[in-house]
Amino acid sequence: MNRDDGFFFRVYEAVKQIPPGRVSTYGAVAAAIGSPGASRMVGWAMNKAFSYPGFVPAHRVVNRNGQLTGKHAFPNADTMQELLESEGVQVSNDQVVDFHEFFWDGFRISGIL
DNA sequence: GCCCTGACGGGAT
DNA sequence: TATCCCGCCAGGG
Repeated sequence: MNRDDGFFFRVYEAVKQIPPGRVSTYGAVAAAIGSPGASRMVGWAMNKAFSYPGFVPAHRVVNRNGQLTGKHAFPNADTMQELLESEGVQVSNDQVVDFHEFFWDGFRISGIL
């Protein structure tokens, strides 16, 4: 697992560090893996995350406004919201309630870069 | 091999 | 404060 294992792999490793009940953003993940600004790619990686072996909590990644912009990539349009609520994150109108309080940015670059 | 697009974000206007 | 614009990197036509 080094910087040559692929951009996607690094994204998954970072996302898997997000603890249950907390959420992060595409930009934060991108910055965590050493590619600030590549937030778009992070989203693309999440879309492909379901075909990746292992569990990747893609539902814990939302955009900077706390909106569930990637809900359409899930089995059902409400799956993402239900997963978040089941972890204690309140969602209203496709948006995380009190996003700034649930936001998590404690990525450990250790083992990724 | 070129062009377009995509779960975004930040700086400029 | 609200919009617009451009860069980020990979994949598909």
